[in-house]
Order: sequence, then structure tokens, then C-alpha cells
Amino acid sequence: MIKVAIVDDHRLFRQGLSVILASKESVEVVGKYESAIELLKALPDLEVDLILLDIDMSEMDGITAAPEIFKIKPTVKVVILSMHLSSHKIQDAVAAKVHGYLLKTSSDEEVVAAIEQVMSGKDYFSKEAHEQLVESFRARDEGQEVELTPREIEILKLVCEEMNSQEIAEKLFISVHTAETHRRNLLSKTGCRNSVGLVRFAMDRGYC
Amino acid sequence: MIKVAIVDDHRLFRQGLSVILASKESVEVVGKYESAIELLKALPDLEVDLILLDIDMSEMDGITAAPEIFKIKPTVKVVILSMHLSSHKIQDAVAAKVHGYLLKTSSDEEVVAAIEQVMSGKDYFSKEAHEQLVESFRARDEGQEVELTPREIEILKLVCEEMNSQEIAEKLFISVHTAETHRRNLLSKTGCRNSVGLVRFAMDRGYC
DNA sequence: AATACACTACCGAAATATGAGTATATTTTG
DNA sequence: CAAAATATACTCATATTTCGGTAGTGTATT
Repeated sequence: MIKVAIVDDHRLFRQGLSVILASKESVEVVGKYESAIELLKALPDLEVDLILLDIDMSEMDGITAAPEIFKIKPTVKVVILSMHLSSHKIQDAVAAKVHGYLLKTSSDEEVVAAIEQVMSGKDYFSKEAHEQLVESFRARDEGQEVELTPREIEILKLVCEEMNSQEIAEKLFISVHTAETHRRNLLSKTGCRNSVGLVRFAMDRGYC
Repeated sequence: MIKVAIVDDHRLFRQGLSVILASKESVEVVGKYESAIELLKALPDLEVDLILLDIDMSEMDGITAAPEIFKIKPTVKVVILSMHLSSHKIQDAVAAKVHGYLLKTSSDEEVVAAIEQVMSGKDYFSKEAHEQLVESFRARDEGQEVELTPREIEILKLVCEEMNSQEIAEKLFISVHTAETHRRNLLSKTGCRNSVGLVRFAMDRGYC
């Protein structure tokens, strides 16, 4: 029996998945948590083989939580359960060294298959996630992997709050020129045409 | 036994909820659909008392679907199951005359309670949804109920696509002045400070 | 020591957006 | 039909963004 924990802030989903998995022969649900923080608290005393981790959670998202999980229990397996097919999230998930990525549109059979495969030592990425990943690598070859500096991210967030360069400068105690330079660099790095593009970029990346 | 149908594009959620509800005495799940369109197709021949309807679906969202459902089966009850607590969505749901609004963070007991209450003829709105609704009405008293004209929505969408007034004008075969006027009206109606605010507004309203 | 990078700051100019008005044609609606 | 709402177009003025440069300073890495 594979000991599985479920982390998802939607109680109905958590309970439903738990009932489904409980009916499977190879799987045993040993814990349900409504946030990554709760899981992290319980983890040291938890006997668990694999964690099904939601991404979109309010307090701490799954991808941030994964490294923390591995710090506490380096041998535990982590499989991401996500709603949407965001290429950045998949890339982040891979970078966080999770062992699998599933969509909530999957069937229960696929979840069990993924759990079993991951426990056997192989990673499991759903077909859609896999395709998205391949596409991302292609796009990377084509040219751009957008890497923002911490300061740029800071400026980006303020742009998203409807602030103009003047206000950003005042808020960060820098010159307007500097704020403008950062904005220009943001535009050129992201390939956006204007601030509208920046907001969309920021939202896609989860910066706001 | 109350005959219930479930509409949600996440198969795991759909199946999980179905299993949960199947174990309840008063409820019988008579159908599961992964999109509103599928449900609408099946509806004429479906004996159903109440439909649990997800909001965030790719093809047709729940709130758009509700009126179509009532056209086909005027007596059926509709309860919205949503992930997030967006005040606009709740308002839209109320406007669409659905009979209930639940969050996916609810417990299974609350879902059953809601189903039973709605079937008894009363509406059921979760505590959080109710509070949000009260707040919205307060905000309405304070001043603004933002109503955009179809043309304004059209301009708004193009703004969200990183187009400037010149390009919008060309695209819509109107003068730049007109495009600019629409933009300014959008800013003043929504109370936003710049285009960045407009994008966020548009996203919140589901225009993009 | 040299190189690279991030952050900072500036200049000048062109393109766009925003603010405050006015005005008219068309469509919708009571 | 008349009134109201909507879409259209304009002027003048100012603010802001965007684009093209250049460049010093500190820090980390090779």
C-alpha cells in the first residue's frame, strides 16, 4: 500500500479525491491538508510515501512548498495536481524537482497510474504537461528565456498597481530616470509593447 | 431522492463529488458533464431536479449557461459551485437567477444542506458569498455600479491586447479621436488611473 | 585583473495617453 | 414621436511612456 497525502484548499476536491483513492487497492490516504503550511507542520511525524500537491493555493503555493517538503523528508515523492496548463508553472515544477504533474481533468485511473509509476522511481508527467514542456524548450531555442532581476520584479509589481514612473521612483527612493530605465528594460526583456503587456506578463508569472 | 447533475470540467472533481453525493441518502446523481454544452445537449431528455454548475469552464461558463438551462427546463434548480469569491461573479450569478452559490472549499454536508434547502424552495448562498453580496450592495450605495456599453467593451478588449489608440481606430474603422474618447470614458467609468488598471478590470470581469 | 551583471542616473526626442471640454449623428427605448 | 443612451469626432493642453543613447558604482565570478 502506497501511503498518500492530499494537499488542496478545496475541501470538496480533497474529500472527493480521498474517497476515490480509498477505493483503490494499491493506495492508502494517510492525510488530507487544506494548505501547504498545515502539511509542513504535520510532515515530520507523518509516515507518507507520496504527496499530491495542488498548485493554486492562497497561502503558499505548491511549487514554493515543494522544496520545503524535501527539506523535511528528502525521500518523499511529490506529484503536482494542477487546474491549468501554464507552461511557466510546469517549468517551475520541474525546476522544483517534483516527481509528477497531473491535471485535475485527469481520470482516477491516471492518478493511480501516476502514483504507482512515481513510486517505482520514474517521473510521471501527463501527456498535456509533457507537450507543454517540449514546446517550452523549443521556444527557448528560438530565443528568449526571460529572466528578471529582483529589482525589476519589484518595479513590475508596482507598475501592476497602476503606479506611474514618478510614483514608483518616490516609493523606492530612486530617481525617476532609474524607474524609467527599469521599465524600459522590462519592456525589452519581455518583448511587450507597453505597460498593458507587462501586466499580462506579470499575471501569467504570478507576480500579481 | 433528489436527482442531481454535476457539471465541471475537472474530471477528478466531478467524480469525487459524485462519489461523495452517492453516499448520501437524499441525493441521487443522475448525470455528470464536463461542459455546459454537453449538459445542454443532454438536458431535454434528462430527468433532473437540480444542477451543480461550475463557473470557471473553458468553453461556456456557468453563468452564461444558466439562462440556457432555464430555457430548456424552467423548473430545474441551479446551484453554482465556484472556486473563488469574486464579487462580480456572485452578482452575475444572482442576476442569472440561480438558486444557490457554493464554494469548493465547502464541506460535503454543506452541499447536501444546500441541495435540500434549494429543493424546498429557498435559495442557498454560502456564508462567504452572502457577505460578499452584502458588501457589493454597500459599495453600490457608495457610488459606482460600472456599466460598460458594448462598444466600450470592444475597445477594452483591444486595449488588453496591447493595442494603442491608433491601432484600435484602424481596426474598428473609426477616428483616433473616437478611440481616445472611448478609452477616456472607460477610465472615468471604471475609476482606473491608466491602461494598466483597465486590464486588471477587464480580467476581473472576464473580458480577457 | 578582468569580465559580467545589476542597479543606479542622466539627456533628448518622439509617440501615446490623459484631462477637460464641445458637438452631432445614430440607435434604443419609453 | 420624443427622450435617453450610445457612438462618433474634434480642439487644446498636459502628462506619461517609450525609444535612442551614455555612463558610474558596487559586487560577484573567473
